[in-house]
Amino acid sequence: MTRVLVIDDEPSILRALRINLSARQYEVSTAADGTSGLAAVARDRPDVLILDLGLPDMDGTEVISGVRGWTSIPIIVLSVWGQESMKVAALDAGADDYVTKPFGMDELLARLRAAVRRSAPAPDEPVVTTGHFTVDLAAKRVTRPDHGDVRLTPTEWQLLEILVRNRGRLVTQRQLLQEVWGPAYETESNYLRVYLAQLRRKLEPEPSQPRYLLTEPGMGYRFQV
Amino acid sequence: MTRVLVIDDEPSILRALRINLSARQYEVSTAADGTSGLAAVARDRPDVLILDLGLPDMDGTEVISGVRGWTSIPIIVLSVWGQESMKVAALDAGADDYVTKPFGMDELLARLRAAVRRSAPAPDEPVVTTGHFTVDLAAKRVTRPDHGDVRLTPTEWQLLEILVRNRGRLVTQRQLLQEVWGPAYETESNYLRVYLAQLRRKLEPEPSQPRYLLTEPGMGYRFQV
DNA sequence: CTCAGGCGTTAAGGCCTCATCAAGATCATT
DNA sequence: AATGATCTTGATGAGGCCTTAACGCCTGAG
Repeated sequence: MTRVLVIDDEPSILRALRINLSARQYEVSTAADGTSGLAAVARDRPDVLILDLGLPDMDGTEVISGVRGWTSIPIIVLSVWGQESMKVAALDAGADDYVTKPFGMDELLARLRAAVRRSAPAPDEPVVTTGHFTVDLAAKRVTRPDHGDVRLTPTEWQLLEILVRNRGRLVTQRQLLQEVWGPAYETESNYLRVYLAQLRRKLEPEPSQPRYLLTEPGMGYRFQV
Repeated sequence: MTRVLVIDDEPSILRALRINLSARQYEVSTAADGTSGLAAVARDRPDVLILDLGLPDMDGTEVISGVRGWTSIPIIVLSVWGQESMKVAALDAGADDYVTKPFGMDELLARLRAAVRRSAPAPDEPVVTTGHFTVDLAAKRVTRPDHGDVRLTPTEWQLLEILVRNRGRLVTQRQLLQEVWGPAYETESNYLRVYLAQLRRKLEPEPSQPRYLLTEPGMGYRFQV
């Protein structure tokens, strides 16, 4: 769940944002001035910061600088219309985006999504390790401690990748055939047998008694961790 | 120098942006419709894209999708005031920022700076050394202890740079072709073979048995450290 | 006990991809 | 306009991958 910290001194805005963001599955925390806001950033480590420039105790750019000193989380700035120079100063201080009050909730939400999307390109766990080999999905590489790198053909790799991405889960033959060979090969379960045998020969300590690439008779295959 | 591509059909805006951006040391190129705009992105490889949503030939979100299909350069969108829904659609299609016309040049410049700053990747280790040569990414320079500096052509360097930045990881043929030659050359794997052979001849101790620039048949290439 | 169906294993042939070379086309520089 | 470097394109041979088929094993049903 994405965590959002809102720093604003107007209770009505805090309330509106809390309601709207919570309804969209964001986890919302709030602060009413710059000092407690900076403390909240350090304490809660939110994923996004929404910051009103018109705070009672500090200048908005100071807050931005304070945050930018040690983290690069996205900052979306709010301010009243017409303060062109503040807007520029905020962006140059390190803010990521800017919304003018009064603002439409749709626009704020869209900018929020864009900010989160930009900041979080980190996908899921790209390295899976078993007792006998390691699969690095990002590097497309399989390593065996005893034999060094393992060379896989494209088809072998595609198959392994699907199984590893669904590790622990059963993957049906249909799904494997469709994703590797295409929808026209749904019934060619022969291919699976051939390639699973090859993968086991390259990866399993005892290919005839697989510990990781398991067959679920009549159903499909499962990568066991 | 930062290269900016402006896609807009209003000559007055093109002119204003060209003057203002050039004065700030940006390198400006322009296009007047979506079709030539997409072509210009592929050809010129700008660092930032400024896109007007009201183009004569295509919907703005189509242009964004076309660009986002193969690169993640920052996109700043321009549109007239009040089109809340288009604004949201553009951001969701993958735009990075949004400016409402008429806009102040200071604001646009600030957003431009913010976009460029965000997109600049972490300047990590710019020098990579292997047992037989050294690649200095910042200085764009390759040195061989036995032969001194190695002269690389621009294309050779681009290719090597991508592989070195992804050292250890497999880079697919598609990605290499897209990033060096553009999205229209996705299938010209011939180019890769020719240029990889040239790089090996210049860098590898035994070009016929590469130790660093490895081929992963059917998948792509890998720079091994 | 027999049989059928699913699975594992192996091997051989066709086809695709890769490496290499070379020549034509294009670009940059003078 | 000329020259040299660079990029593009095509051809060729070699090697590896994909496909396909055959056979034996196992399990469960009749």
